[in-house]
Amino acid sequence: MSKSIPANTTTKSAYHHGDLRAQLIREGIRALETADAGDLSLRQLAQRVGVTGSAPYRHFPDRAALLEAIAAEGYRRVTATLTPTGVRAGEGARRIVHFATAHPGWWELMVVTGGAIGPELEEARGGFLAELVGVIERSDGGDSPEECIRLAVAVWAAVVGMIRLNAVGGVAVLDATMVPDAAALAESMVTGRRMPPIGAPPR
Amino acid sequence: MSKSIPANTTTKSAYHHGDLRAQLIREGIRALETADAGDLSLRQLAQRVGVTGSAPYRHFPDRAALLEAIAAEGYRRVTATLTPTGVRAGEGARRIVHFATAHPGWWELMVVTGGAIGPELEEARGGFLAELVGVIERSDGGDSPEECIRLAVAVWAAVVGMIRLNAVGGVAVLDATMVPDAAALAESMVTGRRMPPIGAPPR
DNA sequence: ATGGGATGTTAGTGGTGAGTACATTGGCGA
DNA sequence: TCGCCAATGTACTCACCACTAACATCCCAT
Repeated sequence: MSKSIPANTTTKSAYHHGDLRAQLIREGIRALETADAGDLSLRQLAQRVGVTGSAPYRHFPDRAALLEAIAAEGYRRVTATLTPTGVRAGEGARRIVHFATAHPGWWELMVVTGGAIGPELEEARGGFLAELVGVIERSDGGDSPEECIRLAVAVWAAVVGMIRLNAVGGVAVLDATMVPDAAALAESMVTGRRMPPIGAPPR
Repeated sequence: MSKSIPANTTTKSAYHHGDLRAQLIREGIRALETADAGDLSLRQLAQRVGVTGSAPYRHFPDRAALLEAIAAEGYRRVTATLTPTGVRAGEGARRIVHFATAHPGWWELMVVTGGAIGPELEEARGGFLAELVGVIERSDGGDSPEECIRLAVAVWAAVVGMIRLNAVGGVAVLDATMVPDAAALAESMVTGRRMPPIGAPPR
């Protein structure tokens, strides 16, 4: 919702004077379900949407801009899952993990090392971190603001790492139970308790 | 040193009947200092080494194989930094972080999501994890073997995430002091204490 | 010394993609 | 109704790159 994607996604008139921009983003997200961000090309997406390879340049200065828009949209969506006030550290981490595992390619794109980033992505990312800080603050009253920020970044990092390791093939030890553990890890970081043993509390 | 790279790196006779394979790996590592793994091409590397673009195929079946070899070498090197018996959790994490920040591209390549991986990389990666588990075991006697493995993976993940977030641009909060914190975080995970406050113990 | 296998080179194929200049279309305001 | 202008299409240009095939060279073992 909000204004992230200009509403008319599927229906609407058509392509000629339509919402190519939004369509491209949508198609990009879809492509990321099966492909890797590095393999995404404007031409391909354009073709998938039913448009020639040069059309996207009316909406994005270059390939990087499209990728940024997609990443920003991702941050907005994850952030939205954190806004309910009942969400605290463990649950927050769980939701992020859920998003990341549901959309691996998309998530990867969001945390890819990139040099300079545009204002849209910067804002979306900042909003995400801010929301996460809020979650931490709600979780444990006794922390100073700086401490909360620090914890938020640590939780974020832990999630990023878990997801990443899980995606990396060949780590036999890292089975399906490891990823939910990210939530437990996050919780323990905030509450100061040690990571709970393997048969972690169901929720 | 070990036998990871066959010794004769720079000196030795020359290229014709030399150690092209090792040279390519070395040059690849060097290229990763400034470039991204995705941008690495066999042609480029070959040219840098002073050889035509088709020569590498005598040593690597394809591009992926070269990347794997480079990644494996990376794991061997990091592993080597963990072997001294005095190294415990905090220091171990610190050394990994040190390697990762000193060679960002290389490190990225090592933790890139890749489908099937070859035996060399699998072994190197396995060796790394095993060594890390050893470090954990040395750090806190009271843990069961499974618990140690779990902790090792968690530490590994935390480091991966910290490095990654640090590399991602635009996270204003994440300044230089954040990365060393990975070590503190690792330590706290193992010892069960909470992350130390911001002005962390210098070392 | 010599023949063969490993190592490199020359040439070439086929494919992909980013980005651009210019023509074209069609909706919408005057 | 007409003409403007934004949104697409057409048609290129350039630059890369992975990989292959066939030929050349060098070194080592017999």
